[in-house]
Amino acid sequence: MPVFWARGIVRIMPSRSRSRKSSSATAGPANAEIARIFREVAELLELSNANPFRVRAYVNAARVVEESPQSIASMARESPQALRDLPGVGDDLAGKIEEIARTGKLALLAELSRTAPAGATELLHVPGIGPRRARLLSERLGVRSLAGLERAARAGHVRTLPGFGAKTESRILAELATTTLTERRWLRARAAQYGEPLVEYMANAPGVTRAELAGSFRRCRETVGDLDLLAESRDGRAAVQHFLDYPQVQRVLAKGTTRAAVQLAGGLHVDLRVLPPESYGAALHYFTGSKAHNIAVRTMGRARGLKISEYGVFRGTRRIGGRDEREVFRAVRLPFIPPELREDRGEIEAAQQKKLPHLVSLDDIRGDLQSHSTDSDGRHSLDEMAEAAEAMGYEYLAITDHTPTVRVAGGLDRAGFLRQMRRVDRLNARLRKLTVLKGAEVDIHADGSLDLDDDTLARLDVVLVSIHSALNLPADRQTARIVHALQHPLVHIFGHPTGRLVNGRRGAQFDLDAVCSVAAGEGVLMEINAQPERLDLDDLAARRAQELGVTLVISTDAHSVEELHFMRWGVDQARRGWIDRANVANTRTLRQMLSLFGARRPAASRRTRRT
DNA sequence: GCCGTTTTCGGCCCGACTGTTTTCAGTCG
Repeated sequence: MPVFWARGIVRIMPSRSRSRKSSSATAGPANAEIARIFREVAELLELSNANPFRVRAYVNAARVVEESPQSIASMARESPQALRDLPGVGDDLAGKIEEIARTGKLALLAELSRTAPAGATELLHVPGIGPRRARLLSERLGVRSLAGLERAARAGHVRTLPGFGAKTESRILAELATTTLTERRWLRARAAQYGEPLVEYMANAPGVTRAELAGSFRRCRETVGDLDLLAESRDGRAAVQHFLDYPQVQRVLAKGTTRAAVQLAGGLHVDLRVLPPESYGAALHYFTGSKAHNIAVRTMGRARGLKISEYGVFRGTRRIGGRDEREVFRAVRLPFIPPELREDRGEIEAAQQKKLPHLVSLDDIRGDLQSHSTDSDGRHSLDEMAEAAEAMGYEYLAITDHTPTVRVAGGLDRAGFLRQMRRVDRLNARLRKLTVLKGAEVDIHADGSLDLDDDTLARLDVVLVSIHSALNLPADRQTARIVHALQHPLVHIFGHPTGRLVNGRRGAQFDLDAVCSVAAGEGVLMEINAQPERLDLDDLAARRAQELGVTLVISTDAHSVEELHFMRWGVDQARRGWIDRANVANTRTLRQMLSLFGARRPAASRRTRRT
């Protein structure tokens, strides 16, 4: 059996991985650690005025390594030649990966750290300071840290440097005073609360015929750094002015005749671009990104003698497309690629081979398989939850209250579940369209045993298991714990598998491939939890699970009727994970779904079905 | 440092805004 390594499942904030401990001597450095080293090399190279394309090579390689589902360190040991097949990795970088895998360190990084001014890379994170200015600050003023930068700016030294002035100096002070330097990214669902009303406002602006969010928001990344807003209009000036007049605008960062940037009350940054109809599609494609995807598409265009920009697709000076995104793709002989896939993670190759997935969509969803009621830690009653789900047009809703060990959630014991089941029977007799499924979210103990007796489990329609404690077990023990639970014959679903929190905690470390293989073999579904701060599995893990034959389920884990609408965030995450609607259990009808469960446990499929 | 539908060398996506400049470099996305 190959050595598995729990990939850095949480990758939200690369800067945090600095503090990560390298876990196991045999497994070697995590992909995230190799990526961190490459990023640090890239920044130091930038500071030392290196060839920008060399810098880019390191940044690209960092991304490729970080996103790989396999352990790059294991690959370096077992089949070093395979490293050269990674896109953007040649002989040199492959050698550097081997060095890191072997020693945990990179000599080049140590050398660059000696010659480059220590701490000066911090300066690169200040908006408005790039490599050249960071170098000037460091060489001429001896600035080596953000604190040093602030002192120099306050003393009026910064403005004396060539290329700097009083305005730049005060802007630097303003940037240092804001919280943006912490690089905190916004939960996408949170950013939506600011962005979606703004889109509405812009769509109603005079002269504006369309408005929508592009960027990482449109690609459905779980977090966004800022919002990119696109407006279609022939009068850029008027649209920009309308934007600047938005009541929530707190600070204007930049403004021109076709674009502007602001900070909203609350701190979120929004960039606006205004384009005429003939360019709108090209601009939407361009500002949706990702950067890596755009470079790939533009490079394909170049090879065909085309120039692709946000204004359109051009042959010479003649515009041959750009009104909608399809024209951009058509210019490079590609079918439409959904925004969620545009990360340069193989979507272009898949499109060329006509192997893009039929991504699951919100309309495909027929029910929800994890929710809570006031019987444990929910805020609405069983009846209220069921009625809300019925009003949403669902065929089924599983109520999956907690088990006793999860004390903070007021978990139910056997007697509690038996009482709840009788109430579900009465409720189902009354409901017209919806079927409530009897369920439980059963805590997995640290030893892999379950927090509810088998007889009670056998009476439930939906047994969902999850981990709530001992999230920091060593990867091998965590893997064994989970595998043991999934092999229990009465288990249907593995809920929020890693227990991670976006921007919060990284979640349990375990051998994802091993767990997925067991789930696929046992017929246990794995969840994509739709809570905006969970989104667990994440996109890459979900994609890997699908590759390994796991059937997924998208559940809201709703603790109130409002949260039943979180389904959209889970579907978006699934789409980023390339999840095909055929591989999502809750796109199926109640009958199909129960037979899926029944394949694992025949008796259960007959229990709830009404006559 | 990578890579090949012009290429194993010579390219590498493209344009707007700002501030400091007198025509443009730096930065950003």
